[in-house]
Amino acid sequence: MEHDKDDALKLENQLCFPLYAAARKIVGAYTPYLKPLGLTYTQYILFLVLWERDGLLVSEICERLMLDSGTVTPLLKKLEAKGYLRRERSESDERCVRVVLTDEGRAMKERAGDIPAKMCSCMALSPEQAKQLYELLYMILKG
Amino acid sequence: MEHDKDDALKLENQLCFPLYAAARKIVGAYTPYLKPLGLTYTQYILFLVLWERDGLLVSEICERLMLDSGTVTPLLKKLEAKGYLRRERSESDERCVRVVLTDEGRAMKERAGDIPAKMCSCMALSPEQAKQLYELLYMILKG
DNA sequence: ACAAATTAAATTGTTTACAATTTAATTTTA
DNA sequence: TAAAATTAAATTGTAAACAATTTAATTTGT
Repeated sequence: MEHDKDDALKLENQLCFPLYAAARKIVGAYTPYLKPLGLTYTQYILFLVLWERDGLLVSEICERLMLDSGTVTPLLKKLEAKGYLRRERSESDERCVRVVLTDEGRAMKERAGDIPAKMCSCMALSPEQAKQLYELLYMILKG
Repeated sequence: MEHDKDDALKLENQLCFPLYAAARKIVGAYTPYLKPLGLTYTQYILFLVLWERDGLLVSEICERLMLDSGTVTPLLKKLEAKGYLRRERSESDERCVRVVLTDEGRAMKERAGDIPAKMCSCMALSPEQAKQLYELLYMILKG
């Protein structure tokens, strides 16, 4: 194999790998804060979406979280079983399901209010670096 | 809830989310190149490690990939079953397992040689931006 | 109007991840 | 040196992710 191809296959020359590993690390860093609330990371970001705007369709949740219904539907069912939300079939279009928070679901927001600040403080980046990273990541997501 | 806490809980103000979503997007972007080789992304990066240095211990693979044995052991068993590697218990310390590529495992490297270049070209970042991102991600991984 | 195409969720099946535990081997230490 | 502690892998159980398919409802095109 040519030298350049050989180099290109080294783990340290991949961009995908630190992205993949850093994502797992950050998601894992949420666990100590989420576990006391009985939430997983995916459930947490689902709550973020619903706290921001209640009554979204499943498809709108999927779009915002960039996840498909095969991932989101079981999550919603679990949170519904725990009493945090209700899934209501739309009357105008029976294909659609609207997701509505219960009082318990809204109350969870208060309990989670400190998490972003705690996570920020455990991240080894300055605010400028965080902003830079944020913008580069959204370039990937949009491009 | 105070305004600042409310804002901090918005999805668009999270750094974790674009990290998590971009990682999934990039991993997914490998699929069309890996599927013809019968590999998943995780299997691919495991190969990257072994192509770089053959005969590593399971623990060394786990360290390099930042994954635990619960993830890596089943991966290794699958690749062993496909004939790409052998798992050999160390004679000097029977707790350790050494992972050795077969001819088929080494041959896979030739078939994967073009993947890094193809992935690079489908990424919406300039080389400078990629370098910046790379460095920020490793700050997270090391910090 | 009505068959064909499209759409929204849900379902099925496979592959990660990871926490927690277990097993077996080795090292430490009392 | 024998018990205790540590270590390396493997195992078990749970929760994502996602491709591919299915089901049911709606929309389109003729």
